[in-house]
Amino acid sequence: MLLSATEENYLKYIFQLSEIADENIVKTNDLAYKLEHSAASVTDMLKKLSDKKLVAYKKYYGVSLSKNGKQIAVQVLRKHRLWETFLVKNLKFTWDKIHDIAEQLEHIQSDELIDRMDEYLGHPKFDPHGDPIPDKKGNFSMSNVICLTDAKLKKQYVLANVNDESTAFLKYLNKIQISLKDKIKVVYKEAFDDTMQIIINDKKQITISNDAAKNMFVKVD
Amino acid sequence: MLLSATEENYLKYIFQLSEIADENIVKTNDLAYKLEHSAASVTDMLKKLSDKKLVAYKKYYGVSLSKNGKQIAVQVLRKHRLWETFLVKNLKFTWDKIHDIAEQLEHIQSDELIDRMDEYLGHPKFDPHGDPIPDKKGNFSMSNVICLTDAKLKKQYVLANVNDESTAFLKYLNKIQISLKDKIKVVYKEAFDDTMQIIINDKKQITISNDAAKNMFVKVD
DNA sequence: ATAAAAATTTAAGCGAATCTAAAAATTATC
DNA sequence: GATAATTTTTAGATTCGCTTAAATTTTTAT
Ligand SMILES: [Mn+2]
Ligand SMILES: [Mn+2]
Ligand SMILES: [Mn+2]
Ligand SMILES: [Mn+2]
Repeated sequence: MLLSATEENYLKYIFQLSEIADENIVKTNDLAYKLEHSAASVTDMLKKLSDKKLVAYKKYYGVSLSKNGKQIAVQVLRKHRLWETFLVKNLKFTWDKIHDIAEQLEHIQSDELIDRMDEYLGHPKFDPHGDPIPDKKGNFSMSNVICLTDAKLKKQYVLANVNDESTAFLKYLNKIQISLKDKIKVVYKEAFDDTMQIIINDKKQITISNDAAKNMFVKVD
Repeated sequence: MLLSATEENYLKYIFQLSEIADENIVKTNDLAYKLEHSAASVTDMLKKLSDKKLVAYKKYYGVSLSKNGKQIAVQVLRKHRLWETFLVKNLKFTWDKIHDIAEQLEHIQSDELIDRMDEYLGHPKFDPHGDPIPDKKGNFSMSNVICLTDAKLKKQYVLANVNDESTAFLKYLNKIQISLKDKIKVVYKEAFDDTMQIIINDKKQITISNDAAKNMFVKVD
């Protein structure tokens, strides 16, 4: 069954929202917000995806992916992340410029293309933002990262993943010179607004907002 | 102005048909045949492209590209042929499997992507089918090839270009072991049905139909 | 020059993917 | 538990890209 780019995107975002939702149930409005569509449009599409057995949808309650729907969603993520890896590793794009292009490339229909790309890249396990790349079968490692907001004081971590791929956020990280795998130690957290003082690579000390920290995920060094 | 994939395809096919047409005027039915759409659909789209000043369209007469329309068409061809080159050179696809994938990839919207791809490939001048690749400005060399059907007897040529990128035709060439740059000499042409006896690389002699020869373009060795 | 054939356009309509506004169901508040 | 607020669905419309059938224009043949 061939799906439109629109349908693939719905499945992808349902998957992503379901991972942070209670019992994997995604609400209409949350999807609408993510997709930047009206709630009415979302309701329409959920009916359609339900007819195709890609989701389980219950009126006024929420939606979750079927086994088949989840598999498709994961394959779209695989394509997205492999393309992002190619753009950075081979075409020398910076990590803040790749997401929007990958949003287009992830819908190219060709199993052989993505298998050869995976091979060409040497079966990478993580994309340039630290997100895990599912393999051909859809398996991927859930990395044990924690949000920087939950990091212990004075403990050495490394930046493992960013949760916001917008050019604006990544350019900010570029500006303050933080990249994936850089060491991070939290030296102080302001009780009033959760602003943090962090030390990067044992050298530079800077202050970052809670909004920034929320999008940064670290693991112990 | 951002165009849909559909609009880009219309411009591309108008360009390709205009190159073999009287005074670059393309007829509605020829476009319909190429696009595998009804003539009525084509008429609709031509009005739309005319409103956008991408074509000059005169009812019952025909259509031709505006300067702007032609520029866009050539850039789509550039993308198509660069992607095909990447698929063969880097991902090791065979030349009979790439056209359909490039039909999708040619509509990815990102100037930076295609510029970097061009650079990555080393600014290739021809694609895997021997078609010229336009540069960033839209310039490309019109290679001086002739159709194999017009080749002189006993004269040495090399295969420079194929005019049919269908898997069926290219698989046939694979089977009879003819590739781009192979030497070809026509030893005999049957008057009845224009069937040809050709010698490949001074070795193998085979018989090919006029239909096959029509899609093969050669230049003097 | 007329009539037949072919090419092209117009008309009407459909499915996909979106929207806004109104209605209905659920959830929160008093 | 009634009422207000919020969420979600339904209803009705629009745009895009396509279709078939009918009408019109152009071309070809007699
Ligand atoms: Mn991304
Ligand atoms: Mn990513
Ligand atoms: Mn091609
Ligand atoms: Mn080609």
